[in-house]
Amino acid sequence: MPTERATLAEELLRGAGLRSTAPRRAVLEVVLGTPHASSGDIAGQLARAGRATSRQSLANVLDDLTGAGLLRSTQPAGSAVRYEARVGDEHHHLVCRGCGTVVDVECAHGAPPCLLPAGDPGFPVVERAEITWWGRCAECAGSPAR
Amino acid sequence: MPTERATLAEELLRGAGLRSTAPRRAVLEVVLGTPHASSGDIAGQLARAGRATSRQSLANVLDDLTGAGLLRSTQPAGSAVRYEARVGDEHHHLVCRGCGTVVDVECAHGAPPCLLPAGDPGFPVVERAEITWWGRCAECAGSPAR
DNA sequence: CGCCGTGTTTTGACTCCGTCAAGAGAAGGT
DNA sequence: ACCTTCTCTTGACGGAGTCAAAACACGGCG
Repeated sequence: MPTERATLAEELLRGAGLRSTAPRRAVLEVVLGTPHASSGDIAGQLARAGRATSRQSLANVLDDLTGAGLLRSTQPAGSAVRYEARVGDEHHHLVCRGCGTVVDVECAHGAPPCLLPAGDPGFPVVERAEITWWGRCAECAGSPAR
Repeated sequence: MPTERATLAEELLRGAGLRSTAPRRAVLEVVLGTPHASSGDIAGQLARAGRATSRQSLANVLDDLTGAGLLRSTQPAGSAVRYEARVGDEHHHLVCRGCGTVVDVECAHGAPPCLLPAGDPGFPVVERAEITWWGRCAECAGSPAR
């Protein structure tokens, strides 16, 4: 299965017009396998797999992949930026206040901005709505607040 | 007007059961006058007014005021935490991608979570929905992206 | 086949924001 | 007036992101 993901990563990169380099493939494979990973999570996985990269490279790669539309980023309040490879739709996120786990939530509308502000927004351009729900996952439903 | 805001701050603090101290009044006055200010913004204003406080004190005060329900915090992706004194409703925010300006958007529903995830959320508890719209303010409607 | 230019990665230093820990100081009750 | 408790300050630290510049690798061209 690493092979499957490896060739998938390769194809995705070429399809986006990016050079298929080792760090890019490695990062993309990690995000494909671990949605909502932070840059720290990714660095950890890469290091454990013997494919460590510098912080700066990781940042470059994540920027490149995001810019090319292969990744999407999201940043729940209080958290580092998280990356996911699910880019084909306008889904949203539900975050656990206890452990920080993020799960995807289908968007009821589909097309951005997917929801319009009530009343006059005050800005001439409104491109996108981002909805974050906060709650508690099954494991954290017992008390301790964050 | 500083006087008005000063006595208002005093009343708010006492009403919330907090001691009315100089740093708390000062911070509250700044946030009353500058909604969506970051801790850095607040520190700057305090310093310019000759009422500088340490970073730690500022953090303490902001935590206390937020915990007492006098302030609400929000953190648009890529920004520092921002504070506002509008705590009576469940409004949302519209953020300019160019300059970071934040404006309030009325909530069409009113009561939290104000919007429910479509389909099975996956968590047993969903307390709150937070909606952030991204766009461009009048001044930034000309090109440069962020 | 080998050179060269562009795109990619690495290194190292730095900033910003937030937090931990512990001591100094002020407020209010008895 | 004293003492307990809350509040504020100081100083050190860590995580996450960024800037700048040097090293490297790929791929086209001569």
